[in-house]
Amino acid sequence: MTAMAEELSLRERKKRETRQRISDAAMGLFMRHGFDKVTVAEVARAADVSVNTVFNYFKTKEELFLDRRDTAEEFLAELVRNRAPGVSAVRAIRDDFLDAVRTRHWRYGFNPGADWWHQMVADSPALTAAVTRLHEARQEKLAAALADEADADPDDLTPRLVAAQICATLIVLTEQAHRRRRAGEAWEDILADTEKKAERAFDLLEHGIGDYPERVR
Amino acid sequence: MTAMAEELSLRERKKRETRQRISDAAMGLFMRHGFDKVTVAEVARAADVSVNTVFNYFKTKEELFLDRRDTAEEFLAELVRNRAPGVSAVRAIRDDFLDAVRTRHWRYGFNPGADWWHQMVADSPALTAAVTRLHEARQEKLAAALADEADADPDDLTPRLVAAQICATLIVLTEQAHRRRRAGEAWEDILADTEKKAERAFDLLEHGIGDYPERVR
DNA sequence: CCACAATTTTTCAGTGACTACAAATTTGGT
DNA sequence: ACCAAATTTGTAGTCACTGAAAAATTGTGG
Repeated sequence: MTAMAEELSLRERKKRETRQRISDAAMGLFMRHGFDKVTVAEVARAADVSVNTVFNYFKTKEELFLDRRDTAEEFLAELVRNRAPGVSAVRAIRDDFLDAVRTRHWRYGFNPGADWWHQMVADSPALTAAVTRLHEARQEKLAAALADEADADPDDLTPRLVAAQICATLIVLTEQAHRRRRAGEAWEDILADTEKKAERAFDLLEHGIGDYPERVR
Repeated sequence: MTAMAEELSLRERKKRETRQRISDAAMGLFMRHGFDKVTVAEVARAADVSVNTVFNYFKTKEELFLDRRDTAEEFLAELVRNRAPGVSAVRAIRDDFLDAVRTRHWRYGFNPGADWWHQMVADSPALTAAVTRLHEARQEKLAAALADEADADPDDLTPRLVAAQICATLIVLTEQAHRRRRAGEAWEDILADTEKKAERAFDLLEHGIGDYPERVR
């Protein structure tokens, strides 16, 4: 037993290498030809493994694409749990979102390289569905975190409702940005505008949609 | 030309018959064995047509299940367009929803027979994804209607945000009801409670989620 | 270093949704 | 009855994904 706790067995190392090789091969092909145009068999050949080995590491073809999921599920929940004392959940997320827009950070998909990723997702119904499931998972974790923080009854719908509305707002904001990007608008212009739009969106979230569209707000 | 305008040609009648026969056969099998356990080939055999004919009428297997889609896409949009003068969009939908809960109407899935339908959707990831797409379509139509009513700029996000929040609320409310149903609770109990929960949910929607969970509301 | 167990990979042989296309059938009109 | 158009069917295939047994690889104890 020469291996220390941190060292990995040969087996474990090989497994990671294989997984990485498959993921890399897949990403390369996806970037060149698009998700739907690449077959799992082609990925397998490029990674020099059998098709079954691919499915051994990735349950579905979509998982190959979402392997390095920029969409950490726990992300929003953590944000709420770690917020400064006296700060509301919406405020914490609001501030974080605006900061991400201003710094073009990837955590909400506002980095320059995120373009082709969203383009690819938009082009594939299968991927879109998979991403939607990720969003749902993210929303559920947020709801759980909110329920904890408010220490609400299990049958209190409020945390679920709040989580749903926060996530809905975030999705509308990011979707809008990427829709405009796909339409050819300049990233910088979009982001500058998104910053203003986000302020408005979070105000709406905090203060309610009231009697829209009866009264001009 | 003996046919009057209202009469359908033999061809048209046969097509409708065939479509109906396929849909009926599919539903019968789905109800007996579950969506995932039934193959399109079995549906075709039960309807006494070829597999290709099934796909001639229904683009996907999911469409077979959603044929009589209780989820009319224009529904919420129409509600907003036809609301009484002086009534806000949220109010119109709130009143309609509460009415539906009280009268156990199917339009939000609150009829006694809706149980197995939601059970079946919950059991099949493919169906869940398809229903999610329907919800998205419904949300977009609502957003369009709201944009019209408010006569907003095309780049004003407000109608989209309002639509997203309304739909998110409706989904949380209905999901909750059906989750409890699947857990075995009595339909009547759930509905009575949903009525109260809905009031709370729409208040939140109208007045904002504020600084939840800092302050007990 | 060898035998043996555990794990991983491959091979083989499916299933099932869905597609393209040509041939066969049915219907509409004359 | 005949022709053209629409509908249905058969044939053959692609692709994601599954199951199970054989084959290769790695860990382990002697």
